[in-house]
Amino acid sequence: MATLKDVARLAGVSVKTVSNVVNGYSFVKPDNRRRVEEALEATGYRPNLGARNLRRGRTGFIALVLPELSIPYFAELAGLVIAAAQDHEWNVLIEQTFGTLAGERSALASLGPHLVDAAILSPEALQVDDFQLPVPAVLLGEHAVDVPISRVGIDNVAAAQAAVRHLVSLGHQRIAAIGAHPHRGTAALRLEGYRRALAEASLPLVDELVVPALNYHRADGAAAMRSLLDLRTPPDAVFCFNDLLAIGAMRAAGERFVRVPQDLAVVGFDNNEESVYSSPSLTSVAPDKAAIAQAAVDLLHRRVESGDALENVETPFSLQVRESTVAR
Amino acid sequence: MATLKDVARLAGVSVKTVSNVVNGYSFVKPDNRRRVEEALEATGYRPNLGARNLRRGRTGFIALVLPELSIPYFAELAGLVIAAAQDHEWNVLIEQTFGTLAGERSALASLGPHLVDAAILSPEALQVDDFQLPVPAVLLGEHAVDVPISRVGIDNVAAAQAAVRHLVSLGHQRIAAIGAHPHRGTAALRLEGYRRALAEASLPLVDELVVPALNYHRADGAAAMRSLLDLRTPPDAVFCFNDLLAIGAMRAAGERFVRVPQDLAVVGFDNNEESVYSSPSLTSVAPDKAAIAQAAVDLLHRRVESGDALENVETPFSLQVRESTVAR
DNA sequence: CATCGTTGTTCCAACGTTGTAAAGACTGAG
DNA sequence: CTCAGTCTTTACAACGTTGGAACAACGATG
Repeated sequence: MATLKDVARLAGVSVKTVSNVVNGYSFVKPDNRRRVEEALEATGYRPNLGARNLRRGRTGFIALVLPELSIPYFAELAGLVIAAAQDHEWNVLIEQTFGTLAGERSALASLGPHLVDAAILSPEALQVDDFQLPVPAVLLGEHAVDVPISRVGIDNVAAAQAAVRHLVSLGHQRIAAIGAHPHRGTAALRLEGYRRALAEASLPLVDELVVPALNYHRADGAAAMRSLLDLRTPPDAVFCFNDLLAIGAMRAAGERFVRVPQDLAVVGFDNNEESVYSSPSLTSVAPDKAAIAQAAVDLLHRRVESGDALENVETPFSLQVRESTVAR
Repeated sequence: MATLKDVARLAGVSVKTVSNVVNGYSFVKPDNRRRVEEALEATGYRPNLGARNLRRGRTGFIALVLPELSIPYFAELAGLVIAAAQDHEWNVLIEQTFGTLAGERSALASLGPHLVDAAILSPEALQVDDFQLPVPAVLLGEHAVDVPISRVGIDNVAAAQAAVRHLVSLGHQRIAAIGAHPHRGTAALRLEGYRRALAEASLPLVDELVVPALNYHRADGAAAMRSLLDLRTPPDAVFCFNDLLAIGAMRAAGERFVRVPQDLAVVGFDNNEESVYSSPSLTSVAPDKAAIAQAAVDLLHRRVESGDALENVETPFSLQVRESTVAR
């Protein structure tokens, strides 16, 4: 692998002049510039990022800490973050926490200024004390706890409210919610949106229709749906806090010969690609994932470059209405 | 951020002694060791990986080059590769190519010994000339072209054959295949498995039943299925070269009121989690993804450590029979 | 022609780490 | 009490890069 020294020797100039050319710096005589460029070409020089970053005090990496890549939402988001990071010449390091406190703590511990310049976090279990981060960070989703860190995400209350309003507007009366969770900020907000939508329609909030889900996997949605169908009076509609729960719920409904959407309307959240092709296709709240990824990366870049203050960026969402919801 | 120097000063020893303690090296007096360890603890020292790797001539990273994280198969695989890489203290850098030649070339160009120690590649369009890699690499899937690089993957011919045999054993006679592709080695092998299974059952190979797919997304599967259903005599079963195609195919069948599995049996390939919860759930060839990830990382580690020769690792697969296939 | 400012180049040091070689401390044998 | 041998620590250099100071060359100015 060619180094600056090799290029310099070949071009007959000093190492620093080559460095200057490489970095587009200052004043270099056209003649020298040409010779250096030829030498660069000839040697196929590529800067050693480790050395450069050691010198510059940067690493060229950002961390993306998320529960699990096998969850479609995070996989899609990761892809978008990688793409957005390229604009700032950042490489992305992905850490999986599997949604556990231990996993999140160990991911955070491995972070540090020597490894990454900044971090994007999607925590699910972290406590206040954990947020002593050694690098600038931005939270995706919600502050589970009140902590001074930048955040990017949608208005979860409004989004959930929109989803449930949609069900209300179709004439549903007994609307269940799947995905309540004791420690997740996001869950609390979506539940609040659900509450508000019911309240404004003067529908009662029925405890037995609010079902918790510990993980947000398909299996959890199926289990929750089964428990709802076991009720004396099952719901006529269900709002799931993510698409995987909804997919699981639809599956469980199918197994009990409950037809979606005729007997049961289903709304999801995240708008996974999977939900467009499920049978029936799934009505879902669609956060603008590209906007989230872009905003998070840009925000961190500003923080690192100019030490900007904390920010709270709200990204848009929409409701994608599909086959899983029809009027009664 | 504390450096070796800080720790050394605090412990009252030289930098090198601290380095020796950190690396578990040679002989250090118990007394000094203790003092150093206390100082390490007190300062919260973490090695600067950039500097260490600069010195060691390693980077501590491997690249994972794949088409797209939003494809569930690759997302799952990426998660497993990250987990496997941790065992060797490797961080994983993910590059997306979006299945284009340009994307793959640019990903490869960005690779280099200064950035990564090794690379795991899932190419779809690369040509022979492109495989002048500057670091040890392993191919997942197939050699699209004949090229001297290690490979990890399943026996695609046998796997496809098993899938189609399953359809044959259920009494299907007109079995279509979706996913033929002019440049993908994997597609050619799965097609060969399809051919062999038909041949051994003395079923004719009908050209119009072999449908190409340019990408392997759900939309391509749906489009291919529509063209099959437009045939004068549509198939009674279809073997899709991945699960996304199968999901799309089932969706298209549903839209035409063709019932799966009664009117049409469907088999997929990859065994995505999505396929367990689709309605109907999808019979699918299940490669052992964890084994693939582990084998790929281990192989690279051996290559880097001891310069081992090329290898060709075959990982196991199984056929997961679900609702999408029943006897005629 | 001395001075000055501008432009262009080089030298040196430093980022934090570790391999090498050499120096220092200690042990036991003669 | 010396010497060899072993154990332990240290100084130094180097990995490839870049910021800053120093230096050189140049034309323009007084």
